[in-house]
Amino acid sequence: MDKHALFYKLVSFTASVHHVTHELTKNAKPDSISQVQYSMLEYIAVSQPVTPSEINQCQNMSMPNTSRELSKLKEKKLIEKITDSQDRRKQYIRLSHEGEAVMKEAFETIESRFRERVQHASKEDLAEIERAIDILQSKLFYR
Amino acid sequence: MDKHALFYKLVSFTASVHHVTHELTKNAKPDSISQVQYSMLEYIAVSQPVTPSEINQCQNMSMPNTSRELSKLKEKKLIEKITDSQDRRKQYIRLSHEGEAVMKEAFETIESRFRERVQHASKEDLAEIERAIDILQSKLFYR
DNA sequence: TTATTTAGTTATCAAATGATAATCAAGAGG
DNA sequence: CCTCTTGATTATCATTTGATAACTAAATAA
Repeated sequence: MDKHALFYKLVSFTASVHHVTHELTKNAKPDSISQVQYSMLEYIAVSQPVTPSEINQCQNMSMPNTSRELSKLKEKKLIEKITDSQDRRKQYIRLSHEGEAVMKEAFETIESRFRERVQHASKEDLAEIERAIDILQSKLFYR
Repeated sequence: MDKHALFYKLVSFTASVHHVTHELTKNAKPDSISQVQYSMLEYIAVSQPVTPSEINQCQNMSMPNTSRELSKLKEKKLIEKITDSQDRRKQYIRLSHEGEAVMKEAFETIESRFRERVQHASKEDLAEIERAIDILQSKLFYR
């Protein structure tokens, strides 16, 4: 298979990933937060503490919009901002207890749907899946 | 690795896929069409002819919004609507010549970025990537 | 023929998102 | 001290997106 054919396979694959991600995550977040806010929370959850700059880099959004959405998340008491004691321009963002709870619940919903999806997979299948993810993550979807 | 750990690996993986997809596709579409419109065009491009119902199923959008965005795409002369001769409620959507040209250019941009991304991959790496995609598509990201 | 269902449209609305300019405050370098 | 840069905020705006209700037209079932 040449690179051109592989590229088309990739296009179809990424469409599937997006589609299935949507299936797994739909309605997993509380209605009170928007999609973008949820993505930010997910990023914060796995990378905390993070700075607003890191969030806008990683989530491809502008600083003003990042700042606005973080304010909303803070109003909803889902995150906390801590000013860096060394460089007081910097802020560290963490989930609040409530934020942790919200994300825990969301992840549990998503995980249970994931388990349904792989319920018929054998131990060997799972090992293969894991290996495949490692390969793609390191050789194609590296950041 | 148990399913729980695999799930966390999946979360990180899908985030990478989204991120890299964004890298590959950013600015590939003309400014004159929105993100949603581009997604529709991409789906139409690979699946044509499609009906509006199929689009809204696949793209997770409502019929009214699908209809509205299709109208805009038609105004921009990127698609054509053909009424089914059997069942005149049905419409078949295809790319126009201009639509084909737009998508060809977009795909070329994206493909060239893809090639940059895998430029250091050996023949064996590429074969591994292909195999990994097949595994994930069939065992995890099936629709 | 008369419902009923299906496929799609139109109109309208609120909310989310993205972009820009102007601003502030803290650090860094001269 | 003064300037420049960095990290973040505020304000404002246009556009996109998502949701809903009301509707048309064609097919199907009763």
